[in-house]
Amino acid sequence: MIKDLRQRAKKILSVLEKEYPYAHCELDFSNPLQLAVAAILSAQCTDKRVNMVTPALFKKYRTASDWADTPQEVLENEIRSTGFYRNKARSIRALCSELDERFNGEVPDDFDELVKLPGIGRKTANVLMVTVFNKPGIVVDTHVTRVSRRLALTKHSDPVKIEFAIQELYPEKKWGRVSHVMVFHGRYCCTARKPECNRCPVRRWCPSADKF
DNA sequence: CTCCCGATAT
DNA sequence: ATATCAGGAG
Repeated sequence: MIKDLRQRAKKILSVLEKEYPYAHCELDFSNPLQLAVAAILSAQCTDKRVNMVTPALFKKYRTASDWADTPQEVLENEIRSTGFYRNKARSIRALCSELDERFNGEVPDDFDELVKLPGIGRKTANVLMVTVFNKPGIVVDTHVTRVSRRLALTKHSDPVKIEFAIQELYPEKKWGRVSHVMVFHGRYCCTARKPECNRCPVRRWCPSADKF
C-alpha cells in the first residue's frame, strides 16, 4: 500500500520535473529580506500583483530598520493593492523590528528561528529555506494542497499534515524541487476552477482526472 | 474556528 | 455575482 503510493509519487515527480524544468519561485527579490517581505505580501494574492508593488518598495526600503521605522499608515498605502494590507503592514514592520533587534537586521537561515518571527508561518519559512538558503523544505500553499489532494498523494486537508506526508514520500534532497514543480503544476495546469486534465502530464496517475 | 481584503478570472 | 490568489494571528 505505502510502497505503491511511493512508487506512484516517484513517477509523478519524475514527469513533473520534465514538464517544469524551469520551475522556480516567481516572486521577484534580490536578497533574503526582500523575499521575506514579498512572501508576506503574497498571502491570498497573486505573485504577479506582488511583483507590481515590490520594485518601488525595494528601492525605498533597503534595510530592516528602513521597514521598521516607516509609519504604519504609509506602508499600508504602499501595499494596499495586495489585500490584507493592515495585517501585512503590521507583520512586515514587526518582522523587521525583530530582525533588527535580534539578528542584526539579517534573516536567519534556520527554520525553527524563522517560524518564531512575527508574520512568518511554516509556508513562508519553507519558501525562504528552499529559495534563498538552499535547504530542504516542503512548501504547502493553496496550490500544493490542491494538487497533492487531487493526485491522492495525501488525504489530509491540514497543511501541516500535508507537509509531513509529502516529506515521507520523497528524499530530503528532492523537497525543494517537489515544492516548485507542484506549485507550477497547480498554477498552470491543475488550476482550482477549470483544471486542464486533457493536457495534464500526470493524468495517468490521477484518480481525480476529468472529474470536474 | 474567524478575521483580514484588493484584484482578477469565470 | 462568486471563487480564488505561493497565509498568519488570535
